Amino acid sequence: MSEFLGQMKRTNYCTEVSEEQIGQEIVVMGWTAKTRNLGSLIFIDLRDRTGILQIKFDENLVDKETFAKAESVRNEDVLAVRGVLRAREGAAKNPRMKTGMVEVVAKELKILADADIPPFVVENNPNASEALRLKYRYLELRTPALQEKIMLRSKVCSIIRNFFADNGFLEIETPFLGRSTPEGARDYLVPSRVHPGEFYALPQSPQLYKQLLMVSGFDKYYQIARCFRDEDLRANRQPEFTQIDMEMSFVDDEEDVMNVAERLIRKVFKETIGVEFEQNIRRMTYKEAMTRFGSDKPDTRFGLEIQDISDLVKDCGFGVFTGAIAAGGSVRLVNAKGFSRQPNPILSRKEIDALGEFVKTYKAKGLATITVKEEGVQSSVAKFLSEDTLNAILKRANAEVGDTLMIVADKNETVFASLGALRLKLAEKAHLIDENKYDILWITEFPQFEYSEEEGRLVAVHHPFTMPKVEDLPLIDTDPLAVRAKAYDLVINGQEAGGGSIRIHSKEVQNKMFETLGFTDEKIQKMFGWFVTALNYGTPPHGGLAFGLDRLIMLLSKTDNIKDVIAFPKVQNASDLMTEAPSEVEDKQLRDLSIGITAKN
RNA sequence: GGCCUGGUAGUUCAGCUGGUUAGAACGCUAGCCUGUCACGCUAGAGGUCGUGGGUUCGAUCCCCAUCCAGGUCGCCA
Repeated sequence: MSEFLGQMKRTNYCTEVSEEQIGQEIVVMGWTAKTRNLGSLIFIDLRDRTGILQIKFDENLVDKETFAKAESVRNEDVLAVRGVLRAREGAAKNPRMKTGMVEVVAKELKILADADIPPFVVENNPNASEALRLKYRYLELRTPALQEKIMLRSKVCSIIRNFFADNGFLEIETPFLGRSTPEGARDYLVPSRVHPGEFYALPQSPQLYKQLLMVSGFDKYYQIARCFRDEDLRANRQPEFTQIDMEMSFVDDEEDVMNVAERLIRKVFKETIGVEFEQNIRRMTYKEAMTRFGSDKPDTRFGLEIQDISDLVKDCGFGVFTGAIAAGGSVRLVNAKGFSRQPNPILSRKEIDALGEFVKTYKAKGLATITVKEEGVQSSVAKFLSEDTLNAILKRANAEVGDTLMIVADKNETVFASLGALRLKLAEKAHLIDENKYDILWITEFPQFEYSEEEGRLVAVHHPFTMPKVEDLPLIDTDPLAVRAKAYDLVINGQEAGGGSIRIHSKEVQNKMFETLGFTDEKIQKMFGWFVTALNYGTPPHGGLAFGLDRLIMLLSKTDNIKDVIAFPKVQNASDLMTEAPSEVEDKQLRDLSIGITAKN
């Protein structure tokens, strides 16, 4: 039965007890983490969000009724305890606990709420599947490991707000209920009751609104903004997520925005986990990142760089290689240095063969390997190559005994995707990544356009309002794929932590962009006429950036799972296992919205 | 939408290419215990083997379908 607090007031958090309080009476409240009943002596570990404090009930020091009540306490019961803080003596000390030198000798106990037996024991790394933990998320959130991450997130938000306020940025909210934009990710739609058959869309990002705020003259804006994308989930992707969104006016040099972003990130890392980044975070062009690491978000904490051998094999006579090159692609390799060193190779033959299947998931047709052994090379492709060619490849790759060269020949996109993924896989297998290291860099000079096979036209890599490099403007007509954008991504440990761009403020350039993307005036009007109209009324040069808050917290707390940093996350099929959302709704609600359900898949 | 992995006590798992009573640990219940902190000791309860169908004398085990969960490719301007 639940008891009421009455006159009891909490005096201390469980772990926030000081030496000076020893001998004094205190009142603590929290959840029962563990009970240990020794007969006429009962220990209860009491937990709140600061940690655990041991409570002692001694049969000789407390009245019978209270002792009996203490005997009835079960895990996760909510308790209020009044007692005297005592120093522990001798062997009773527990140096493994933050509060292991003290304990509370209880005088009074109230069981504020008794708890049902939890479906899993509430402790760090609960022995339960993720599905079960998410169904009872409120219990998992009681674990110190998760509480730490959620509290870290709160701290980061507070640092961000202070930083922006100190730097003259205004926090301005933008709508959740907006207009659907058919480009980009799928929208979450919200039906309108007042306008039957019409829908709002939840924002994929506040992008257009924040640009309008620049048109309005707010000059420096930020927002910690929730964004929604109706796409499939990943270990680091949720359907709703949070961006640290900022935009500033009267800048047209990328460095001006990057500088602000850098100062913010430096402050966040320093004030939360004490990590200080070098004064000048290095820049790497998109082209260099792709060529060396096969990714626009390279993990540069380890080597295994990609090398181009197209020039060495272009006339080698081996059709797989020459064909790929003739079709405009390339032949590149990663030297898995020492992976086949005998007698204890990092990867067995079988494991190396399995990597062939691995690269196929990235559309590569296969993986050619050359292993250098004492007695010579072992290779599936050596017989197609002349000795000179083979030697040239080994030399290019700086191959030594014990190395395995892993080669992909295909169109560049596929070569980079597969080898980029392969080097991450190899690093993981060989434990090449120092988990305590933070590696941060900017990727710059992204291409403005890319060719979409699906649409059969050029599309914007970033979005159609991204400003191209001024010196590349003449290329728009002659070689659009060579046009570089004033766009930049901040990459930390191979994760895209944030990205942004300078936006187009010139009508002429904007029209040129639309023209190049093949947008007719009609289409422009229909898709974002309201936005283009606004740009015509006096738009200052502006640019901005958005960080992924969830991914930042993941980096700070060293987790690979985005669910660890969100209080109530969703699972792979975008449902919430706790509330069982989404759910069917009552017919009346559907009628109000003029919605009829025609079919279910 | 494709591919891969998993689903057996409250929980995490084991279960021999098919056989008589489906096990372990933790948790839970009861009893004993004054220095535990993964307390200890004794006893006990607890199972539609995800669901539906098939093969078989017989299915937790093999096959098919389906549902659920995880990872991943596509997708994420």
